[in-house]
Amino acid sequence: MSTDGARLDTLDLALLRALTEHPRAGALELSRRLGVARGTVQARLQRLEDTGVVTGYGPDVDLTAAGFGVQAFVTLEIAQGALGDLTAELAAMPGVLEAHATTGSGDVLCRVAARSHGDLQQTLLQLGRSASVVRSTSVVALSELVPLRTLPLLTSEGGPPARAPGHRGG
Amino acid sequence: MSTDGARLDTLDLALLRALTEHPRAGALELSRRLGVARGTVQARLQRLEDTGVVTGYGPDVDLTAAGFGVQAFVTLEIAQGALGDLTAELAAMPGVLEAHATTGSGDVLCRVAARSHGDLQQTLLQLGRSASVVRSTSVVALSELVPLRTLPLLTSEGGPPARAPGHRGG
DNA sequence: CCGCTACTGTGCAGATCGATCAGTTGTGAC
DNA sequence: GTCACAACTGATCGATCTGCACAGTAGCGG
Repeated sequence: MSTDGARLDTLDLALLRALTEHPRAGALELSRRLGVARGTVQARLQRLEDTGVVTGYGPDVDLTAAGFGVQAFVTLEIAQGALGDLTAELAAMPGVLEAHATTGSGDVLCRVAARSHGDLQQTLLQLGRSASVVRSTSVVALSELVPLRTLPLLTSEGGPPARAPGHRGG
Repeated sequence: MSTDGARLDTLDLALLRALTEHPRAGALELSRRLGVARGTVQARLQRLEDTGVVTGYGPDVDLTAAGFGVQAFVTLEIAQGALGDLTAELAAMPGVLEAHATTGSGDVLCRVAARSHGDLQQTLLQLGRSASVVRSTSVVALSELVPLRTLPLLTSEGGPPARAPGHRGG
């Protein structure tokens, strides 16, 4: 297996962390916070975006606060060769937050959100009516134990030390 | 059920959409894009953050690009009353991206990521070793059918028309 | 030893930010 | 009908940040 992932060194990780904690901070503030030059922050950030590690900075919407307090995880068993059709169907349904093809005989796991249990059932029924779906099982999310996060994983390995420090001040 | 969610009108939705498509845009550029005054954008954005609808602007990290190309969904059946302990354990494991308590007799659904199948198995084994876990089932994600998104859901209802337009220029 | 790359610190012109003000308009209360 | 209120507009101000360029320093490999 080739290492397709761009290796993130300590500075990259620190940059991501700082950016997570202060999302609206500009390059100058980040550079101050990290103790490096502004140009370095800009270059690193540019590289992270170029390599596809950082795909965006979209606003994180709290669906509960927005009025969509009901979420569910649905496992779909789909008909042979219907993956393409189903993908299009899922993408067209606003209530479907995300969907993944998984191991198992044609299984798809998707996450669904709705404003109420009634609305959720509507979406679930619509899913079940699909010609591509053979069987479906759903569980309702009751509480969020661990909110979505990626930094702990990235940090866990303690990346390689930063590059040549170069001109060390003075 | 009370409508705890802050109602988002057309302008709020347009703002979120513009912000999603141009995440690094400042208030001025957003105002130009939406055709409203800069102060309005700032006020709306402030309100969205105050009401908790927008919780942050953290950088979206593509785990595959970062070298963590293996993801799995794990269903844990847990022992009675062990939810608290398990939550702490899950939070302490970097490989656990998120976790939700779900319907079913003490079930928890969590998403796990790893650098390779071997690493994934390590995490899975660690989960199984937990005293709080009675049984565990895991499916590996093969491909992402629908990437995570929230805007379609928010937009689907076509929020109420914007507020009093006020001074209409001229 | 030399070339390459990465980082540092600085400077400048232009753009943006945050705060504030008066003016206009729709809404709901009285 | 009239009034106060809330929301949006358009504008200004100083302070700050951005994008870009430059020369200098330090580690790495040939």
